[in-house]
Amino acid sequence: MFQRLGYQAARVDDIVKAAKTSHGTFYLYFANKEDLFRTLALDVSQEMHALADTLGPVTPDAAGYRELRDWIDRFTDLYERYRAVIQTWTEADAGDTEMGRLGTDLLSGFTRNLVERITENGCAPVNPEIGALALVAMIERFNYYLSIGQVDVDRDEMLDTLAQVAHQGLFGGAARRHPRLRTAGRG
Amino acid sequence: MFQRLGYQAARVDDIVKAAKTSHGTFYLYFANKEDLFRTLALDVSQEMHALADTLGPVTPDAAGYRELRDWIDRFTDLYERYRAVIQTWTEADAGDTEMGRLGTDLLSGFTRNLVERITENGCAPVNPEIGALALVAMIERFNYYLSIGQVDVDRDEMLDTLAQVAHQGLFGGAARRHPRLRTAGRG
Amino acid sequence: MFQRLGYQAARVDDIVKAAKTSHGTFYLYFANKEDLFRTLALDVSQEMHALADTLGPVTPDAAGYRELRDWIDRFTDLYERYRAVIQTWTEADAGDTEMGRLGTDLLSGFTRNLVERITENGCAPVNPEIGALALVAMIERFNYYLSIGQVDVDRDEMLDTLAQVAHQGLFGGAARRHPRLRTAGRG
Amino acid sequence: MFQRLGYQAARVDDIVKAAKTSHGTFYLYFANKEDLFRTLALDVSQEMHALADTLGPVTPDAAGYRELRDWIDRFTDLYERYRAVIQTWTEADAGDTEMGRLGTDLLSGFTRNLVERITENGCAPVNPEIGALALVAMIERFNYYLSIGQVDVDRDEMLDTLAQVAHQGLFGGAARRHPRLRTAGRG
DNA sequence: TATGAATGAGATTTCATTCAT
DNA sequence: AATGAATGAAATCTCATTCAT
Repeated sequence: MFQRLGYQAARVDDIVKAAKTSHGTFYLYFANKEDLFRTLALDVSQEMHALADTLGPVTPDAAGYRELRDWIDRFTDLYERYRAVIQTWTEADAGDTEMGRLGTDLLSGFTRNLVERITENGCAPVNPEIGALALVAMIERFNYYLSIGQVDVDRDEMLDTLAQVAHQGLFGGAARRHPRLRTAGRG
Repeated sequence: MFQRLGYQAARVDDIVKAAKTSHGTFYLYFANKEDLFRTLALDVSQEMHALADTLGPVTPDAAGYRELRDWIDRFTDLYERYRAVIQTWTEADAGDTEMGRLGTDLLSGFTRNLVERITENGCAPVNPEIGALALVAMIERFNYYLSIGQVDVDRDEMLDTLAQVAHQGLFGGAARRHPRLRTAGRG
Repeated sequence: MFQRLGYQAARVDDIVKAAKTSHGTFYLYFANKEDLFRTLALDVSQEMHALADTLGPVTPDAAGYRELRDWIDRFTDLYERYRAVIQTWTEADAGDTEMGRLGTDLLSGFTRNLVERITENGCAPVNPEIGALALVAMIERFNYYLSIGQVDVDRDEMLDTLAQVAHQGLFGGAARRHPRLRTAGRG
Repeated sequence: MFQRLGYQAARVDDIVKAAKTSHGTFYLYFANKEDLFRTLALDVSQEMHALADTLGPVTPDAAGYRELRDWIDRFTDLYERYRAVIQTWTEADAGDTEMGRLGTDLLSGFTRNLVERITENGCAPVNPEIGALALVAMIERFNYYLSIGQVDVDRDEMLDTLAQVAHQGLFGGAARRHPRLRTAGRG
């Protein structure tokens, strides 16, 4: 419901009808509409934090490229699964501080980890923090464009391109072009 | 008001109070809240389309870097000026098709132009369309992060970094590191 | 406008647009919406009072039949011309006392006159007042049904029938069937 | 409320206050004010249709007179009980087609039945349809005059007069004067 | 004399939340 | 533990009327 209608537009009535339950039951489990969203968001937040930690060293060589590509792959999976919450986040954010902090923390975690993984190799963009945040921005927003049907692309081609742009964007001349990869066992 | 509170949370009452006018006057000029937003969005959409057209050829050399950097500079200006509408767009989008189409068209325009500017030089990422969309994603979302105070950076450092990541991301080894630039005469 | 939309539903805006003038001008000539209607109603009221006075003696014979028929004919003309106001009257009435009094007086005038014209002949229904009011009711309401398209009849046939029902209704056996008449010079 | 104030003037607020409930509850059961009226009108319409069917053969003799008188009696009862809705109908009509159709159908039903009952006896006014509609007009509108206090009459006297006018109006010389009747056991 | 943009009181309608069952 | 009818505060929207030009 949040995904289909947005946080504000989704009425408790829509939610309980979709869940085949009643208003009474809803308020038995959640204090209010925001509480439901917070619960969903907290789950997603934890999974996203866990994902941030799975990024290994991003080196200028092919191994670093592969690392980045796999990570974007996992990110895309997660985004697909939780896009309802992730997309609503920005909206729910507006004016609400707790929700905002949850998002800010998440983003900080992502950035911090990415900065560490790329600066370990002594080779980074002008400002590593900005570069890292830029990459997160790119990956997150591209997935959004994907989700609203702005593009319809082959998954591997997309991962190849995003990984290449990200890798080259970070390491420039030190990063060579890489062969296109195929993600194993995907539908 | 849209900027401060979000599209849904902003009450017509908030809007007319801020505009120092009355409900009656509001409905004299706009059919409803959505109509006001549509009007604003249409204006912004036109300016954004115009901005998209100002991007010249993006070559792998220093001139292309400069072109890209200046364009990101102008984009950032525009985003700052219209962030209320741009940020609200995503929220207003949910469930509304006309608004969605406006945004989709805008993004398509950006992408098309960007693809043309980077493929003129025979040197492009795996999939130019994906690459172009990825760059728009990066620049747009980074500006969002900036607007919510996720980062607090020096404008020049930010432009240097974004331009470098974008330029290298597109042209890889063909794009060398460039000296940091200073934007002239900023208000 | 009153006719098409009813008194309440007709907005001043509708009225001034139809009159190709402005709100300002409207309030220059009328104190308010009710004042406009009162003005219209007063005119109609006077014409209706005049009409009531045109009814001559209604005798049980053919002359009385003819008198009644001609009077219904004139009533129908008047109703056609002023149906906007007449039909709206009932609605405008509700809750408004001045309007109500105007209508009540009008009806009383009709009834009083009719009672006088039929009792002059010593031959009347059980209760002349009730009988007279019943006839006014019949004629008024029939014209309403006519105006909303409930029936679509030949004018002469209608006048013949209404006059016959009224005449026989009042004088019973004393009133014989009359030849059908033709109203002179009607379109 | 509709009765006291008229359809347009009656506020949802008036209605819920009178019903000792809340706005929320009102909109739980009715989509809007019109929907409430439609519901009431549909009920009344059914009762009126049923009433139309209760009219037996109207013969030129005393039995026919009695039939007509009893029917007018029942009509008057119904009018008293539902005068709010019936009177509002005309007002609500203006500009609204569904309501109008309901009223038109009702009137057609009344007329059709009345025509059948009076033409079975081979003795009818010039145009039976017009005559029948004229009688319905008389009875309905007389009840309206009664309801707004235009006349204050004895119920039996009223029924006697209306029945006599109607009966004589239809059958003329064939219908003799009848003794005044007393309605049995009225509340 | 004419205008029509502006007004704001008051109308309709929505929907998160409660609570008796 | 589950229900859903009822609530009413707060939102959107209307329109008769005013008044500066």
